[in-house]
Formats: sequence, C-alpha cells, structure tokens
Amino acid sequence: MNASRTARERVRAELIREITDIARRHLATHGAAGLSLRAVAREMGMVSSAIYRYYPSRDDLLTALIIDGYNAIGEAVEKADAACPRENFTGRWLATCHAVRNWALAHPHEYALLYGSPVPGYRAPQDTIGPATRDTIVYGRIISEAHHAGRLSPPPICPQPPAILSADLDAVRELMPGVPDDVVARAVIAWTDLFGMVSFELFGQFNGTIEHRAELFEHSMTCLAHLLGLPFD
Amino acid sequence: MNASRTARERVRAELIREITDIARRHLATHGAAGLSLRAVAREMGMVSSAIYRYYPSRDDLLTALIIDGYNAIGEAVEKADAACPRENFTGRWLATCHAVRNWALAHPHEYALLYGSPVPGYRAPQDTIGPATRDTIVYGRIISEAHHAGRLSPPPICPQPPAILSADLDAVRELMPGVPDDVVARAVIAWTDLFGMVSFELFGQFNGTIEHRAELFEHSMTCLAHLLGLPFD
DNA sequence: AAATGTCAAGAGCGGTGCTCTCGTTTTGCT
DNA sequence: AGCAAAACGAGAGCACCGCTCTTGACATTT
Repeated sequence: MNASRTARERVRAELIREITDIARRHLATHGAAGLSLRAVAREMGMVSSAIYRYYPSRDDLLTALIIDGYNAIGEAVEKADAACPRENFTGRWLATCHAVRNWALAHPHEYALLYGSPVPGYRAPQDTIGPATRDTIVYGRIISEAHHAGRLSPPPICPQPPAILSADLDAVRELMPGVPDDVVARAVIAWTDLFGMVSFELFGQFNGTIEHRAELFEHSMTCLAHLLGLPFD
Repeated sequence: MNASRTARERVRAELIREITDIARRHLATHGAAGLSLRAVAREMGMVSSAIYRYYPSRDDLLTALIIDGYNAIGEAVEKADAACPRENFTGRWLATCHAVRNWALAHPHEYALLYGSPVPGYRAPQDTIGPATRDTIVYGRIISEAHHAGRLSPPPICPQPPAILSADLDAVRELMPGVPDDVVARAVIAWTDLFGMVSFELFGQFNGTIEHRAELFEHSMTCLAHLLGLPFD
C-alpha cells in the first residue's frame, strides 16, 4: 500500500517535473511573457485544464521557475568559486562575477525573470528568498575570508556609513562576519554594480555605445576589487 | 481649406494625445503587462478597433510611452542639475542621482518599462535612443566640467583600461570631452551602479535585508563621487 | 454634385488564464 | 474483498486579449 501510494505520488512528481521542464524551455525561447499554460499542456498531450492539477496558476509555475533560476545561478557562482585556489581572493571574486555574467548571457530570459521587472504586481513568496541569496553567500565568504587572512586593504576613499545604516549593515554582515561597516557598504556597491552592469548589457542599455562588453565588464569588476581592497600582488 | 485640414489633423493629434495619456495612467496603475488597448478604448468611449487608426499596434503605443518616460526622467535629471550652483560638482552629482531615484519611486511601472526586462522579444526603435540618453548627457557634463575646472582628483586605485576599450571609451567620452580614459571607465561604473541600485530597490532585491534605502543610496552615491574624484571640501 | 479619403463601429479569428462539471481510475480504509 | 473517498483527464465555457476586415456615415476635395 505504501508502495502503491508512492507510485501514484511518483508519477505525479514526474509529471510536475516534466511540466516544469517544458515550461523552462518555453521560457528560454519565448520569454516570461510568452509562457503559456495552454502551450505547455499541448506539448504534454494534455488538455489545458489538466495542468491546473499540478500548478494552481500560471504565477505558481513562474514562481517555481524563479526558484530554479536562483538555484541555477547560485550553483554557477558556487562552482566558479570552488574552482579557484582558496587564497586567491581576487581571482575568486572575478571568477564569480564572470559566472554571473556568463549565466545571464546563456539564459537571458531566465535572468530577466529573476532580475528584471517583477512580472505582474510583484510577488516574492517566502520560498524564493532562500535560493535568491545563494550567490550573495559566496561573495560574502570571499570578502570575509580575505579580511580574516589579512589580505583586505580597502583604500581610504569612502566616508564612514551613517549610524542609521548600522542595522542594515549588520544584516549584510551576516554574510561576511567580522568585516567593518565601511567595507560592508562597499560590498553592497560591488554587488549592485555587478548586477547593474549585467542587466544594462542584457537589456540593451549599452547598445550603440559599448561594444566590448566582456572587456568592460572585466575591467569594471577589477576596479570594484580594488575598491573592496582585494589583493593585487 | 488649409484651416479645415489643420482642424482635422488637430483633432487627430488631440485624440492621439488623449489615448497616450489614458494609456500612461493604465501603465502607472497596472503595469506594462496590464496595459490593454481594449481597456483604453473603453475608457475613451471608442470601440477597440478604432484605436488602431491612431496606434497601429500595442507595441507602438508602448514605444510612445517609453519615449515619454525617457524624456520625463531626463527632464527630472536636468532640472535637478540646474537647481545646483554650477561649481558645486559633487552636489550636482548627488542631486541628479536622487532625481533618478525619486522619479523611479514615483513612477515604478514606468521605470520598470524603461530599465526592466524588455517586454516581448525586445525592440528599441531608433526613436528611443535619443531621449534615452538625455540623463547621461547631464552626468557627462558634470564630470567634464569638474575636470576642466581642475576639481576632479580621482584616487589612483584603478588600473588603466585595456587598449581594446579605447573605441568604446571614446564613444562615452563624447558625453564628457577631455576626461581621461580611466575616469571615463569609472563614470560607466557610477552610471551602472546608480541604476543597478535603483533597480534592486524597486524590484525587491533589498527586501528583508536593507530597510533604509534612501540612506544607503545616499551613502553609495557619495562613495561613487569619491571614486570619480569629485571634490569634498 | 460627384468622387475621394477618413473615420467609428461591428463582427469575427485565434489566442489566453481560469472555472466547473462529468465520467473514470486509483487509492486507502474497513 | 468491497466500498467510499480522493485524484485525475477531458470537455465545455467564460471573460478577456491583440488584431483584421468589412460596412456605412461623414467630411474634404475636385
């Protein structure tokens, strides 16, 4: 009985997986706006209403794809970091930056779903915030480890963050224990600029002006590494 | 006859303006995805097919709204700059940064249309690139004027950009004549971080971590001002 | 006065998300 | 083993969408 119940649930899980895979393919080719439950159902050989047995709405399907996307980009960042020598902090930072950009270029529509405009009136169920922070954990670890190795020498060009930001910086510091306020604030700048630059490239803001995007990205992330105080020797 | 012909064209222009205004209101309240030609027609007391006399497709309507949006944010940036003393370069930079953020917070859906994911498979007719650069002209002028006033002292923390970026940096330099390569590259960083930070705030990436967005934004833009070498005395 | 061009209206096509109902099958419990 | 309950696929249908085409009224031009 337990086996049979598991059988039913196994085919259900398999169908959910299959629906999600097809949906991800459609997302990759037609974009989030072009993702249609009916088209997915058609490709599954099902009638459209049957899909609702597995995903109660289109938004729930999109949420599942968002979670998958965050996990995919997080995994890419983790792997890029893991492939570097532990003590090469600057190399780890640059490698993870390129991992983000390469993933975005390879999955533009999925990247847009994650970091572009929130599709409808905006959602973000609790389920998404966990996977969404996988990549930030990596950045935080790199900076924190560099700091504790005595290899972080941020140039004294930024003012101290105001006291009102203490709580927020404490929250960010959970990703990089021990790092001083000033550097945490710089890390936020590096983080937003990394994604800001990838988004600008992907969403067409560089069109007509900047052609060598890879080189500009490399150079910019190197500047940010200097701003963070990562070692260059 | 000429008068009557002008009358006919004037009512046509007025109708186009009215359609665009209603569409902008719908965009502001329901977002780009929720903008429906039929709903606009309904509010105009027209039948839906009549709208096509004035906008050949929904995409053309969106393009018009995009152009309007770029002009609106460009005008906001220009006004913020004009309200500052000419020689207060740092103040001008910070004022324009806040102008972008404030406009984005006041018009989130329009901002998302401009700087979020490109709606369908992506467009960007030639008509949009002119208005789209209005704000960058202002940033460029601030940096260029500061440079020529001898008030730009960028801290020597960034490497020289590679030679392959020369042409791209030349293109950007048209906005800030005379500024050296290294600083042009920093300006691109400042530009991408400005919009990256606004987008992150607006699209929910700060949710659950950063609460004092205005203060963080102010501090970050101040750091970028230091990175650019804008004066602080 | 006739001809030309512009316009709003209506019907219609194919598509969407989603709901409800109806038989069938599978499952879990007695 | 038998039975009630749950899960399921299919189908019809609703309200909406972008867009096209035709028709008839009106205005402008010749």
